[in-house]
Amino acid sequence: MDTKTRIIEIATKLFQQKGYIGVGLSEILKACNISKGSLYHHFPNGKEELLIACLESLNDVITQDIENIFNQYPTTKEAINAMIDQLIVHFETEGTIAGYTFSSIVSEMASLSEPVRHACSLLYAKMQSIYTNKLVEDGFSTEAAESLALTMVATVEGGMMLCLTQKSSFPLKTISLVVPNLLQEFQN
Amino acid sequence: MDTKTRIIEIATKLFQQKGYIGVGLSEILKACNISKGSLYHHFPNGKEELLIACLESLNDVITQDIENIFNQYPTTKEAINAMIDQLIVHFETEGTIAGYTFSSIVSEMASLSEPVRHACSLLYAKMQSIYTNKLVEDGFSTEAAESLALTMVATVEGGMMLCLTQKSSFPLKTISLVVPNLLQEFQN
DNA sequence: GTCTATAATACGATAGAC
DNA sequence: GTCTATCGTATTATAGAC
Repeated sequence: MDTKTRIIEIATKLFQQKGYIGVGLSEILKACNISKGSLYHHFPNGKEELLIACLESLNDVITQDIENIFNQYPTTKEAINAMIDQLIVHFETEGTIAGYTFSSIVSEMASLSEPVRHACSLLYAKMQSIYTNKLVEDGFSTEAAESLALTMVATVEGGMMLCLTQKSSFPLKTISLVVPNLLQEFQN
Repeated sequence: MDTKTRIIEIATKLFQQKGYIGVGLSEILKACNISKGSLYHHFPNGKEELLIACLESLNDVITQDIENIFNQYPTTKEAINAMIDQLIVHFETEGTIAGYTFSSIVSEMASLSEPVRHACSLLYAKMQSIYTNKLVEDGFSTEAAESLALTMVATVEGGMMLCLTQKSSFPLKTISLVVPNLLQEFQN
């Protein structure tokens, strides 16, 4: 694997775990086992350019990963439960939820850097669109599907926050039981 | 107002806006118009002690504020809509959602500082308990009330994140329309 | 209780050798 | 393409005068 790709992969994980300001360049260099000069060769505009590259790479990963799950299950209800289950397993084995959440980056950077805010916005939109498409397949109206998809993205994101805070997967487990009821209500 | 209280009030706002690592001591000193010596007199253990004091103070503010709203409306459905409306107004006038969200602090600090994680956990628990009590008043079973309250806290928190990312209050507006349906379903 | 001065360190970024 | 050395400037924290 080439250096640039390796930097992006490692930095993505670090940014998700500790946020943008929380990760120093030195930490990234150490984790990648490269020097400062090498990093600035691949990312001339430094740390912010690297972050945006990470968010764009994350967009591809999330798209593939979530779409894989959503293709395996016939209904949105089953698919989202499978997705939450995967988040729970990841949280219980790794202790963190790197992979789908980047809320710390949003909170820190949304008001500071417009390019970063935009990249985050695309990520949320991507997840939401996968949910929406599946819900339309399920027979929901486009309008209902979009509202529900947005709400589910918000609920899962907030649920991960609660898991992190409580050091427990209980919040996401509860949410995976409650969310199907939300879909049920709309279907009636 | 005494200095210590003023430091806590100003620092709380800054921490909520930019996160813990995002706010330097110097920025806090400038905003409070005090010197470094004064701050370390009131908080001998420095920045982290100040953050925890802020989170504890926030606990009181949120409790009062949310309970006020919840006492004004007969049902949880109306109360939570009023609460979300208040968040939307705040977001549209101030551009940020300082007051109820501290997700950046959670993301940054949950794995780094156990005292901070615990203080954040108490805050979420407080909000959840207010929701739960109201839902029980509404006639929900304790178990259903707790699950729904947790889900609503997560959904609102995630919704604020989406508003921040999209620079729009649309996500919370959508959520305030969807959430009542969730309560409806459980009530049946 | 508040101040200034200082310490020690970490930050992101740049220059230039190889 | 990768390296080391260096530059300013941030950071948190401490010591001691008033």
